Amino acid sequence: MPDTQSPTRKRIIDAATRLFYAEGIGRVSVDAIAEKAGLTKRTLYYHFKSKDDLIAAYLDGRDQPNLQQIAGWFDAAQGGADRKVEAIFSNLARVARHPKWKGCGFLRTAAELASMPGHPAVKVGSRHKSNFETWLAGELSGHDIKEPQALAREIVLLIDGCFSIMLIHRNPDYIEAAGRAAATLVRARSRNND
Amino acid sequence: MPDTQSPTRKRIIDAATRLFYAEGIGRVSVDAIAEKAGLTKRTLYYHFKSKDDLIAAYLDGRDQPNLQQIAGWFDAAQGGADRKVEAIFSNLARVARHPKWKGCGFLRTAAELASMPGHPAVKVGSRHKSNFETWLAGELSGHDIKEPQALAREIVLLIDGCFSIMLIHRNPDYIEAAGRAAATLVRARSRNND
DNA sequence: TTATGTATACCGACTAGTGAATATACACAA
DNA sequence: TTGTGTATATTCACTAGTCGGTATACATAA
Repeated sequence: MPDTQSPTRKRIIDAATRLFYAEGIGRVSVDAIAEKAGLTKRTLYYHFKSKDDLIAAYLDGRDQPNLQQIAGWFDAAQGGADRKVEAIFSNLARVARHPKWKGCGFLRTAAELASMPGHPAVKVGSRHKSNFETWLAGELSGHDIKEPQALAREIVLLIDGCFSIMLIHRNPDYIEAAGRAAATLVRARSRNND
Repeated sequence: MPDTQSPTRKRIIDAATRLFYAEGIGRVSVDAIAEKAGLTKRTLYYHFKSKDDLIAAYLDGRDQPNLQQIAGWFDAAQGGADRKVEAIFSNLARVARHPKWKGCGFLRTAAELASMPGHPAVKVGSRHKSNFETWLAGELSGHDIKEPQALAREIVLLIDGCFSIMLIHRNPDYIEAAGRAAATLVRARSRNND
């Protein structure tokens, strides 16, 4: 049984992460990942039992980094909950301008695997999105919001709407619009707005 | 030059539509489409110069049907703008329960083609989404809304957020939540709510 | 000896796209 | 009416390459 902490395994996931995110899981071959990682395909298959497993490992490795990036933006923003939520969107608009930005890897993978709803990678994505929603609800509950869980879900919908529509229009104006909508929803549920 | 109105061409697009939507563009081979259409691959390549062209034709054929389905839901709903908008979401939740439902073909195609932003199919998708946003803004402007275009964009973001997140969680509750959020945004911009 | 890790070489199935031939239909001239 | 030319539409057989995955062998270390 291969060592799940091995540096070789990590090298493979790093290579897979860069290629899968840049090109999409269907357009990247196992050969290409092995070459990028500087080893042979047979070695890759020693550490992962299938490409599907590797896809799930790729997303699993993005769970915490992605979550903590957004948490960092939220924490750093000044002001009330509406301003902190809006900061998520303005930072998103900033990074989305980078030419290498290709949307949300979790959503893109789920879109590619739409015909395989039980795929392990989709489950990893589902867990990640739930983690994020739960984290956001927790943050909002400290800001005098009436129904923090319902609000968190609405904001998540706007964030994922941004990710998707940006891949079609490539126009960051949509992210700004989503940020304003999110702020409106926050204020609609703020206690001091009664 | 092939006839762009030919019934054979239509048969090919019909077959492509069913397969591409069910499996995703990357998982469907040109051979499979030809077989489904009941002709040979060489004939398919007489009518379309490449698979990429066929993908664009598939989405182009979905523009009006998709738009008119949602317009039908909107028109049939009773009540003010908030109720009509909410009707879009409740109908969406209904059809999303069907086992063959696989999200929005435009968004899924854009996700698969994220590494090729100038792909003709992405342009067709962009035009479709703009058409929808424009139609919705027009409808809203007849309902005493302050900034119908800005509101239409916010609702579009919620709709596309539903499409995406549904592929991850497969839980229609998210669509209901989006509907309530949309209704909140509508009321926030209604003149009679000042 | 046994477990872990890596390499070369290969498999059968599938991929998008093409070359060459042919079937069909209609126009026009003898 | 018959023969010929031409554009459209279709088929069979094929190319050159890629796909995920594996059989076999070898090295190193406990």
